[in-house]
Amino acid sequence: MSKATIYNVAIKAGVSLATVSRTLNNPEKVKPETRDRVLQVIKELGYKPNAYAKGLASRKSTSVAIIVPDMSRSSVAEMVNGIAVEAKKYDYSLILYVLKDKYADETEMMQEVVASQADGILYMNDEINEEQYKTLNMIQDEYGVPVVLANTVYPYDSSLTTVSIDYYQAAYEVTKQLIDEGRKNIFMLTTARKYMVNDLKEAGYQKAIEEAGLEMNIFRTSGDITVNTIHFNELLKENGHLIDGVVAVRDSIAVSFINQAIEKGRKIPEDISVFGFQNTKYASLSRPKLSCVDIPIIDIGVKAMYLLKKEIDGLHIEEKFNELPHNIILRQTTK
Amino acid sequence: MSKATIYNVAIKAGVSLATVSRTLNNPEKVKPETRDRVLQVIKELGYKPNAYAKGLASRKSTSVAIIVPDMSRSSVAEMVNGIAVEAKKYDYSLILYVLKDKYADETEMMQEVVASQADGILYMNDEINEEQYKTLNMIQDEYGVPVVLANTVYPYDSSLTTVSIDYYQAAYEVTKQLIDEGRKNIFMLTTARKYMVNDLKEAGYQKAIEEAGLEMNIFRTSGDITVNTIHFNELLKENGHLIDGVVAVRDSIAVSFINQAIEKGRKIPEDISVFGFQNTKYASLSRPKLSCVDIPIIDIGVKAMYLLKKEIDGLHIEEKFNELPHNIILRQTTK
DNA sequence: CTGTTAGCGCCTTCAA
DNA sequence: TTGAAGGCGCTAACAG
Repeated sequence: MSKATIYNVAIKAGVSLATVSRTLNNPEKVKPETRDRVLQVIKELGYKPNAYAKGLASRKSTSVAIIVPDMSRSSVAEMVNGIAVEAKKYDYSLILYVLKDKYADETEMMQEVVASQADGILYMNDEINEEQYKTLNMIQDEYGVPVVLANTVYPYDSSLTTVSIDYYQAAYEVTKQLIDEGRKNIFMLTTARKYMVNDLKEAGYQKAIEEAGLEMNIFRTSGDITVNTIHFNELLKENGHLIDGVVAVRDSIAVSFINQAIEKGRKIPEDISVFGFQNTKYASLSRPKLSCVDIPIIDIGVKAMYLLKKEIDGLHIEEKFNELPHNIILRQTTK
Repeated sequence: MSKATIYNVAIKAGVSLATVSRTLNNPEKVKPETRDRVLQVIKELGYKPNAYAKGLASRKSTSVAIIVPDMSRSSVAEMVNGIAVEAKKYDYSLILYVLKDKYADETEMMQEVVASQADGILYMNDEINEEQYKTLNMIQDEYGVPVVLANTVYPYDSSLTTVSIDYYQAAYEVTKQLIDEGRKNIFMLTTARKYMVNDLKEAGYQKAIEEAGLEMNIFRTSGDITVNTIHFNELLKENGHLIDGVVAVRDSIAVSFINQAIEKGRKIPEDISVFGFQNTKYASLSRPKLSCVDIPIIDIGVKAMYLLKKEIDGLHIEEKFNELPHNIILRQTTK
């Protein structure tokens, strides 16, 4: 049962290969009877068009490249789930690129993506910088391959379609909430300054803090649990008596902090109120259960793929910058 | 700067396109000087061979299909990370298929995979059944596309190369450990009976229990936290006073159980010892910290991809069934 | 509505 | 060591 080609089908159905091609791609252009006959033969032979020949001839691949930083982050994984669901609707296949310490030169990787003939690119990388943004822009303009940023924002430019939530506003809201609880020493637990999205959260936090005339406290640590555990221990030793509110840029960071705080005898939320970001399983599995910003990450994936498909089809996209609504989930780490 | 073709390179370098093709695929067959010249032009033009044309002409795609059940499970995501790292070494691209409630007919999806011209298939699906296994076998035999099962085992047949750990033995070991602690009423918390891997864990649990002359208690629930929380509540209400040991098939299930047990006033590990499976972030973030079986999931991904590459290259694989070593991690939920 | 005919960009004998 | 030429399987005008 070696693979049947369009040629085999044509012969067996007594038509030319053009007709076979048509019944597959423009069925309305072929007479119903012949169409049915061809379809019948296709079924008998188990014929599936060779994706490569098709892509070469049509200069379209019905595949999109999806570029992510690291699968193990649950926000990334969930988003990919959403993308996959939507891509399936259009019969698009997904070519996956995982950035994680593998591509010294990201520009080169982009070239690879272009060579892969993907019809479009879904880019998710919260470490995006100017060079990468420019490269993406270049690919879109020069090569005509549409790019959509998913859960990734680059605040200094807005020529690329992006789907995200309003992280600035979300951070502002939760910080405000802590202030309204009467918290005076609110810390933001964040990562090294290279994650754009986290910069946005910091800005939102800052706005709320300044409005209330409080003092800003930005504490940078790692996403790695063993590392941030040590950092939090030190932080709590030095400032343990001061901190009464925390906004963490990720759920897992929030939970890790809570664990250390409790170990140091602090009561959550009596002594310290804590907010996380994302609403992952960590949030519901932690004790006390974590209050957090709920990010519709699957929807972000779905919408990003949806918009990419529109761009691939040459349709006009009304809004370059798409913000999905977020939710504040109050559980047990806040009052 | 539209895409450069091999033809452009040939002209600019003053050679034929055959020579360009050779310097890329069989560099040793071209004189160093011309090779360098060609390479130089390639660089200048930013030329990347069109993957589709290449695939069509060579009947190889340098891409592998990777089939997974659901990205949001952290074991799956981690494994994909491992696969990506290894695939990068061979310059293979990854075509991702997510099964999650999307393919009514999996056989049809396999056809899609074949049509995609993937050189090989990495299959991960712990719900694998006879039909799926047969389809995979057929694809490997009829179409000559190698298949490797990653972290999924099908105990009733062994014609497909598989990479996993010895789940049976691991479950046996942790159950034994609980028995050695003096536990008498050890429950296994597992899922609906469709996950092969979990069947293996049950068997290992059973062996240890029977050896010790104890009573088996298999409790089936869902992986969904809100669902299993309810189940665990009922379980603890009915048997709360009996249970003194637990082996859960996933970390998240273990943590969810622990949370409910503590809420019911049970002390962990004094009253109940608990083991999880996988060693995910959930295990280190939970309080008390979860003891569990550490599964080298990234290595499984790496090795699966490694073996697949060997098969693609037509190399002989000594061992069809590859078991990587696991570890028992003792933390705070066991004595 | 259907068939003929060029390619799509690259690899790979076969000669030179 | 190199070039010429014929496909790989399919799409897309262009005729008919």
